[in-house]
Amino acid sequence: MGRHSCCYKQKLRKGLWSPEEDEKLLNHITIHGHGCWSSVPKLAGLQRCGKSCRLRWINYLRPDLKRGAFSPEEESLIVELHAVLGNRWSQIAARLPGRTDNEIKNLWNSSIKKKLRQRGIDPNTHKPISEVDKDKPTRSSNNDHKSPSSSAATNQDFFLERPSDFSDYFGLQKLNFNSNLGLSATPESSLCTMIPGQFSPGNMVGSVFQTQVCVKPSISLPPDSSSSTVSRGDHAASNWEFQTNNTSNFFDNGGFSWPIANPSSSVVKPNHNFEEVKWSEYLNTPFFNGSTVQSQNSQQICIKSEAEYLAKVSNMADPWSQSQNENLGTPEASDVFSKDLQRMAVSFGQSL
DNA sequence: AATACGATCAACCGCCCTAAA
DNA sequence: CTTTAGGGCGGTTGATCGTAT
Repeated sequence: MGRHSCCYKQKLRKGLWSPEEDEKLLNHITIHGHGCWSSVPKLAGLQRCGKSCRLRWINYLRPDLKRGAFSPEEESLIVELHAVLGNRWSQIAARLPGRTDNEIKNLWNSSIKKKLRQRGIDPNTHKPISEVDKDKPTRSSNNDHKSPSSSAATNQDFFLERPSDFSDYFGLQKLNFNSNLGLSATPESSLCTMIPGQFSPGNMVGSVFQTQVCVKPSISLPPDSSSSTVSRGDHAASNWEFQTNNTSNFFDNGGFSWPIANPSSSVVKPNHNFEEVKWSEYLNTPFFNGSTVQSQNSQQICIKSEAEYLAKVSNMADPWSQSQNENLGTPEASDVFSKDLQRMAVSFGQSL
């Protein structure tokens, strides 16, 4: 076990791939598919091991790879996914079309970690660093590479030990309220379906993730932030329209439903500092302002167009400023939500 | 211009899981 | 049931590039 037999063979090339090698591999796979990777090098005329060929294909030659820098939306999504999945790069990559686990891992280690620390957030726990420090004597949070979800035992321990603290863990406090999961999400690809075999739309657990996924719908931002400072009196949520909608741009848990932006239609203005987005632009869902939350399964919230959505977003007041200490909006909503979180967390912990 | 240093990224290593023999 | 081989994954390394001194 362990090392592959091919790795023992000498005369195999290692290191960077030449353009000629790339071409051979690309041609072979394009024509024949990869089939058994161990036979690929021989068939393609390469002095490489099958593993090396597989890696080169997956990380570089695959035609569906997205090139270029990560967008702020992608980075935000990675942070959110990492908060739940830990260093499960392949699972995170599965939620970012065109990106590889290696790419994401590199980005995390070289860039995102640093950014989080600069903002006072521990990249391993996704908690404010001060809180992490506070926890150190009691928890082994000093494991630099283990997130709470990085192993079954750790994960379960984490959840069972901290039943009242999930909002924090899942980034639901204002400080960490950074959810961008909706950005590239369809109902199929949203976080609730990301946890293997456990969370599906319509079940209790799904509702929790759905809430997290959607509290900050990804939005196009106004060209400047002035509109985010509208007064509370401008709050226009009660005028939002309701309609049944089956589009995949809506995440539907069978209970609540939230708009999920299509990444291709999500326009972040070039000069806009994504990190300075005001909460009022995020927290505009009825869940937070409470009054329009309905539990009827058939009722969904729909904005007819992105323009309309933007218009409403720009007129929304910041619910955080209305209830600084009631992070989850109305007491009713908060209560339901925290209960869901607790139940979900136990279920999640037990499932891994 | 030369050097040092940090950041980035491609690729390898080693382990685990699973299916087949 | 055990062994073996292949595929997959996360961690790590080392080469390269860009920037500062």
